[in-house]
Amino acid sequence: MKPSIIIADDHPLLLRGLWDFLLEKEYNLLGKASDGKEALTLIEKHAPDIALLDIQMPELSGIEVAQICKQKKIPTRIVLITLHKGKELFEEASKLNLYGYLLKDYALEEIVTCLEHVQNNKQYFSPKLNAHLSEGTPIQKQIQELTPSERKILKRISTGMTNQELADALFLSIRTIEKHRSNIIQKLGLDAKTNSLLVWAQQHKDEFL
Amino acid sequence: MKPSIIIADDHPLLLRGLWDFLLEKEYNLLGKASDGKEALTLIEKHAPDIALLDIQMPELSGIEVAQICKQKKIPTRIVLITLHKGKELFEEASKLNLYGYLLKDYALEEIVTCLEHVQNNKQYFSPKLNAHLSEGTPIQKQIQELTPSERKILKRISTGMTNQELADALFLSIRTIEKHRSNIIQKLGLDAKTNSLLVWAQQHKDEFL
DNA sequence: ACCTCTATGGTGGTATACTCTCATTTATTA
DNA sequence: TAATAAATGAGAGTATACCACCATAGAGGT
Repeated sequence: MKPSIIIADDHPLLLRGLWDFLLEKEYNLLGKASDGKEALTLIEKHAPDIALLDIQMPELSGIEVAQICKQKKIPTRIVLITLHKGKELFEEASKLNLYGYLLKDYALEEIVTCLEHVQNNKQYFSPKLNAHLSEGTPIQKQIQELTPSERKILKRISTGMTNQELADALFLSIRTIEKHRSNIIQKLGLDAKTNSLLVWAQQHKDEFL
Repeated sequence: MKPSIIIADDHPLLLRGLWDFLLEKEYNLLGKASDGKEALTLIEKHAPDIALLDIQMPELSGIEVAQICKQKKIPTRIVLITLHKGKELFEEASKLNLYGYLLKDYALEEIVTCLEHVQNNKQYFSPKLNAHLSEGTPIQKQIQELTPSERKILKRISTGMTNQELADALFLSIRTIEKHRSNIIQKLGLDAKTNSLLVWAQQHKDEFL
């Protein structure tokens, strides 16, 4: 017995591709939406077994829809699809009761595999994504070696905050900020060049923001 | 009489969505490819009226395929599709004999409109894209107001080069670099905060790199 | 000829980033 | 109980970014 499904994506072509594909595979399609709000309405109305949601959508993102569903204790199992391999999602997955995470550029058959997993109450994440996450980028390893305070400061540095602004915002001495900054530079093995940390932080902000 | 078409996209879902859609509109589909190399082979083999190519593909990008087609004087008319609204493409369009430029997230009917234009030997660019390009982003306007030297320096700043490195690389005095830098900051209306230019340059590097 | 823009570069000064050394407190762990 | 890591912070100093003011030289337009 095929599970009932609703899908949502703001790219008309992708939405259509997904729809046609699932139709061909004879899934029980209950509806499609082109933004997060519509998707939520569909979920509440039809209570499908599975919702296949794009992450980046107008009105509500796929993640926000997942949050609301968890809040309202809707039993629909959420699978997110995206073009870009984010990473913070992995951590959120457990918090949001996500059942799957797919990358759009992977084989179509992977979608089927994912849906079968979810139907059997198992989570499914794109293998490449999994590999990417479990071992982590060399850069992410380095970030993991930073202390919590150092990571907090690093995030703010990447937004362009100065040491003085950081000190004011965190109620710390500018000396402390400078100390942390120095430690971060050393742990990351950056050049002893002025602003090398700022440059690094902005170039790798995807890895920790 | 509907024109003959080949399509290429590395995202299976998009490729399928496009294929199904054009099939429904009863276009004369000669083939589909999932990378630039395949696309080129298809074009050379079938000599279609129109080729609908994604820009970001493995092996060869849509732009590279267009370049080769121009070189080989293949009469196939190229239409590019992309998810991201690049800007330099517009300038290249004329050089490469491009016939169209579509954004994937626009209405499906726009594809039909575009194909009709191309069939009638007219160029077609996504209206929003056109607006986006002819007037340019406010940011791009500002960049246009910079002098050539200033833009050259701005590009290098965005890679993290210091004033001293810039001076050495360009055989100029560090004073000159500082002067340009100061002028850039003023023209862009940035804060008088240290490193505000570095932050800006890195955040907007897509606009000029 | 005059004027403006652009590129070039110097003096001098302030603010910020970063380093080295030293020290205190707290929490965790051996 | 002793040792270690993390967070906090000070003093002193160097390098870099940025500013104000000033000056010269060439290109292009009126």
